[in-house]
Amino acid sequence: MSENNSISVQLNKINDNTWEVPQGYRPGMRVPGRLFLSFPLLEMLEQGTLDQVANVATLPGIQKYSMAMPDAHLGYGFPIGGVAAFDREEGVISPGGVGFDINCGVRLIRSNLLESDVRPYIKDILEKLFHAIPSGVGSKSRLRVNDDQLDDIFINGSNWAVENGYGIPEDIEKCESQGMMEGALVKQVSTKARQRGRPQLGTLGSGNHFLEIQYVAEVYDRKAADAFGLYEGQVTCMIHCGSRGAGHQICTDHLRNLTQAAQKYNIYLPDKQLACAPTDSSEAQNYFGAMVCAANYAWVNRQIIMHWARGVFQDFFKQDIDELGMNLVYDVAHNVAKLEEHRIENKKKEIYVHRKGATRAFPPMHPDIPQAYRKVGQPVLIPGSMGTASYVLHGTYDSMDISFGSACHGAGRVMSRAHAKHEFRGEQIQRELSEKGISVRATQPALIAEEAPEVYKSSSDVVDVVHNLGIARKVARLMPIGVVKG
DNA sequence: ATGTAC
Repeated sequence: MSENNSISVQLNKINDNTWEVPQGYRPGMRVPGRLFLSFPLLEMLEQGTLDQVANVATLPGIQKYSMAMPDAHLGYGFPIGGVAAFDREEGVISPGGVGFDINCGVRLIRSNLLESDVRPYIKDILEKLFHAIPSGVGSKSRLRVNDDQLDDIFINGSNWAVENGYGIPEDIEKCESQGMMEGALVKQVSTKARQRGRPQLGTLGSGNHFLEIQYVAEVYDRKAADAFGLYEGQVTCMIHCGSRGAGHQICTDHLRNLTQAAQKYNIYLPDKQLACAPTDSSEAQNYFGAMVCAANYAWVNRQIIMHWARGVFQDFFKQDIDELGMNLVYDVAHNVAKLEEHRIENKKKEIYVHRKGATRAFPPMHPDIPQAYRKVGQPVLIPGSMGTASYVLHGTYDSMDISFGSACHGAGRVMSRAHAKHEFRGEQIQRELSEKGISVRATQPALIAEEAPEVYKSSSDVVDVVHNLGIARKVARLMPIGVVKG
């Protein structure tokens, strides 16, 4: 018997895609855990990820169950691919439940171009995008903002971007939270976080972040695709990045405070990385206010990148923005905590939903989704790994009952970066992708090796789990033509 | 993910 078979015997099977971590799995669990996985994906789950789901279940005020999505893997304290909701009065807020890259997220832009318009020129277009949008570790922007502008960005998010010429008012409507969360506390952002953030607006970063030119390969749900403005053969552009050094520094700074706070408020932590504080404490609220600053910064970052990408297409095709039809379909956050109203045991309740590597998937008619999408539900954007399909889904009523209105966020890594670098050569991977009709422009070959398709789970397997569970339903599959990587 | 270690 393989080591991984031991995973399933520790769990109760609820249905083909739901496994319960019993409350007795580990002392101090206040609720059970729930893993949303098919059996083959469950067999790939690390024991450590299961333990993290159980650890999160010990935190005060946790609601219903500690959850892991099908792409879950080991994270800082909380698993990546984790969802945990805490009572507004009796719960906690934890930076580990959000992650270091605050408001890492994805945006999808549609166009009036067809695959055949773009494919012949993809290398040239990628080169221009690569030069227009700085990428890589520590990359610096050509845009510089002063401290007052940075405050404006922290407080007003996407509104700042549009008011300053980076996009159009419609872009704001098509962002989760309209690209701006309320409650920014700029005084809770350290000088160091400001210094790191000031030169990085409009930069892609590194790792699994990317800008990808894709085409719609298949539509599964015509009605929803129509609402989102998507059709087969159409070219789309997907941007995946976050809050760069600013968010990272904000997380680091406040983790220190919350580690002390957990002791001060006598919160039992099975793992120090679960540092947290009661929701109404100054420590928790200060973190939350700083987290909002980083979230708003990330929306501005993606907005500026989109603006520059639009510029490249305008220059290249000699068309204006209306002719090109490069409209924002949607922008989702997948690393953030939000105060939301949910129905629990038939009562409306305010809870802090922590989604870390998980996407909000709100249902039709929800007031927090754009008017244009009210009949079909929120667009849920699931990027694949480099060279594999990405998916567009829509949110459902069931997601509100099953997962606090949440779904998965991506493919999920199965091999460490170090191992991948040892196993693969960047040039070789690049050649293989090229043979499949996918061009890659990256800062260095080693990065391509670290992000090889083989080091991730299959995005289609992961998406099938959320689709079959009904927490989000498939609308369209997008295939890459060209990728810009940091 | 990340000025890839304080």
